[in-house]
Amino acid sequence: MGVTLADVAARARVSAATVSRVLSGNYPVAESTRSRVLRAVEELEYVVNGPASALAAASSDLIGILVNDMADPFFGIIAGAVQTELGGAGPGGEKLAVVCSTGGSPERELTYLTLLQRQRAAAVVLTGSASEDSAHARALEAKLARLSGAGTRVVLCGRPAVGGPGPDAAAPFTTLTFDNRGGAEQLTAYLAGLGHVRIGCVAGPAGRTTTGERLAGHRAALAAHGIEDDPRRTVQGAYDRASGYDAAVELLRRDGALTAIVAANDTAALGVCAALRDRGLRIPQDVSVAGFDDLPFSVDTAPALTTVRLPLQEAGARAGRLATGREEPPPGGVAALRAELLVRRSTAVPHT
Amino acid sequence: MGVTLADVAARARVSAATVSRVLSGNYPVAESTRSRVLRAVEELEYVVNGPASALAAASSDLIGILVNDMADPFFGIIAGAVQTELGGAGPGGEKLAVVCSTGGSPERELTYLTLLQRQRAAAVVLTGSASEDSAHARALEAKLARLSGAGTRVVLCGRPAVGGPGPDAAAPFTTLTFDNRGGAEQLTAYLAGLGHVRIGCVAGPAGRTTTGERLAGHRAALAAHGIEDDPRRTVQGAYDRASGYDAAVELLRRDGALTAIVAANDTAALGVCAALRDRGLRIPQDVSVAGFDDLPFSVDTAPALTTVRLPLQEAGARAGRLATGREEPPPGGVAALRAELLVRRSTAVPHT
DNA sequence: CTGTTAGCGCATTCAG
DNA sequence: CTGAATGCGCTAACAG
Repeated sequence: MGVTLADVAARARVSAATVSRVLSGNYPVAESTRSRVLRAVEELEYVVNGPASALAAASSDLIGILVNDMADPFFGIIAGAVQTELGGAGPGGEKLAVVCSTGGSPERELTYLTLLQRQRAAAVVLTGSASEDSAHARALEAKLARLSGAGTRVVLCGRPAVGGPGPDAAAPFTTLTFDNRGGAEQLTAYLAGLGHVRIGCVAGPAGRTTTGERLAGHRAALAAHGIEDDPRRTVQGAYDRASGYDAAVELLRRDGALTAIVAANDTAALGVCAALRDRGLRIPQDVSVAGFDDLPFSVDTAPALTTVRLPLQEAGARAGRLATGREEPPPGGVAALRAELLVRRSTAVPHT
Repeated sequence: MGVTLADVAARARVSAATVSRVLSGNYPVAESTRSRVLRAVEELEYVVNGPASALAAASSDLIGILVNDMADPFFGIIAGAVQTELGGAGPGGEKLAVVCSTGGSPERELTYLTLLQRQRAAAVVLTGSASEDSAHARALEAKLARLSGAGTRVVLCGRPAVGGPGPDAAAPFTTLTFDNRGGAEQLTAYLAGLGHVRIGCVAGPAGRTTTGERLAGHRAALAAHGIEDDPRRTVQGAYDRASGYDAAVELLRRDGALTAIVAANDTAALGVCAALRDRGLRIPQDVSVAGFDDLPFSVDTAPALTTVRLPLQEAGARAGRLATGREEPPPGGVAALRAELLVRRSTAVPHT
């Protein structure tokens, strides 16, 4: 079928081993033969057979990236940043990013991990929130341990560290966490400081760590300001516009006197804003609205959205370097990335 | 190192070939031995060695997706749709999507294609606009021909068909095109029909097919309405917010009496809107603004953006089925996907 | 239906 | 510095 190493070797009048050495570049070869080989490669348009070399070398140059939803900018930005770091990799040449959308399903997560294990991926990066189901957490940890044992680098990006061996031992997998809790706390504290008391909350999907963390931050701020945490002021949704819309409608139905709503993320906040507008409520005069993540569009809504910025790009880039071994894991294996409150025009003091 | 086929065979007291047959499922095997093998696989936690099987079978289950920018929702939506179709693939099991961001660079496009060729990818899907440079076009076509010759399916999604053999012969590669020209024409015709004459245009990046097509549609509509195509009313930019902002500023500097601006895409339109607002101009009372693509956020800007909807999701899904051979190529190899004008609130009759 | 026999194309030993 | 030999783990004929 295709041109093989042997063909190149024949044309360059050397052995296949020499061609292999020239191509991998990790072994001394005389300059004269080297250029001869390279010329033969050019002339024959030889392209290495990836599977064959992966088989012989027992390692591939594939890097798996697991995301919830590729079409969601949150993940697009992270995955894009990871991938950008793979290209310029120094030794070992170009890595290829295999992006897998799990749709938030723990089963699919495991399935993809197996697929990547099958490919002998050089590394896997798991992004975004994890399932809180402990059975799945255990299965996931076991799978990751197996991958890790087989030489695959494992990086968790934007999700909590997974089952450490003990309180002060290093985490088993390199982890980059977002300060979801702290960010949510800052945000709600800011609203409370403005004088808001009747604050509605559109929480993220149930059973996910990110949802739990953001909710915990929200509640902590409420408590710190002596505001009762009325469960009717919180409704669960997904990270999309429609969920935000529906949730806002429901929240308003339960308490028409709400003066602020914090959404699970910016996308959901868009839906909240739309619901408010449809009911003739002005933002922020009648109701303040805040998002989370600081996705690119959030500065362009009208009014511009108050939100919590997460360093998505930075996290992805760092995960990429970690995955290629170009950066040392942080001490303890876990690094926390800061969240920053961004006050814009969608929040204001409550009307009286 | 890892558990191999032979280990499973030994445990199940059958030959390696039988295990292989059970696992691929494309060959009759007695139910009793079959279950015995499956149990051994379970007990040993055996995972196929992808590279080895790809080498032996001379084909892999990797599918390459080339995009300009993974973080751009335009591509995220397409890539996500492609990938969704890969999961549920019937025969041949799960395919893995390898997503590659070219950043719009023709060189990187070629590089990634080589990387995918090296992996013996089952298919490659090239999305979005192509370079208009003829040298690159030739190089690309040659590369695609080589891939195709080696058994890799090639699908072009959202870009024009590449170098056909002749006027009425079938296109060499399956192609799904967007009607950029028709969409742009509808849009500008709509504005002209409203009475706009001084229409500014923020064009996309130079040297790309999509830019050329949309510009051609715009000009055709201008001509049809007897409006002079003043080159000073067009400025080139990129598909991002900052470009839209800068372009709008420049457009206004050249002609402060503009009554409408059509942007290269929705993201750029966001920037145009911001620039207008910063100068105290109201949308659409003072200046009408329109985007292109109908990205998810465009319904949530204020005012909601008039734009041209492209069937991104549908295109990606179809490309995915084409890539897995689950759908027959359209007659002639090329299918054109319709563009639909979406009139919302950001456009109105010009002020007098 | 199942076992046996050969490679797939390359990266490594190990000699020279 | 280079060549010859070996095997990575699996699939695909070919027999039985």
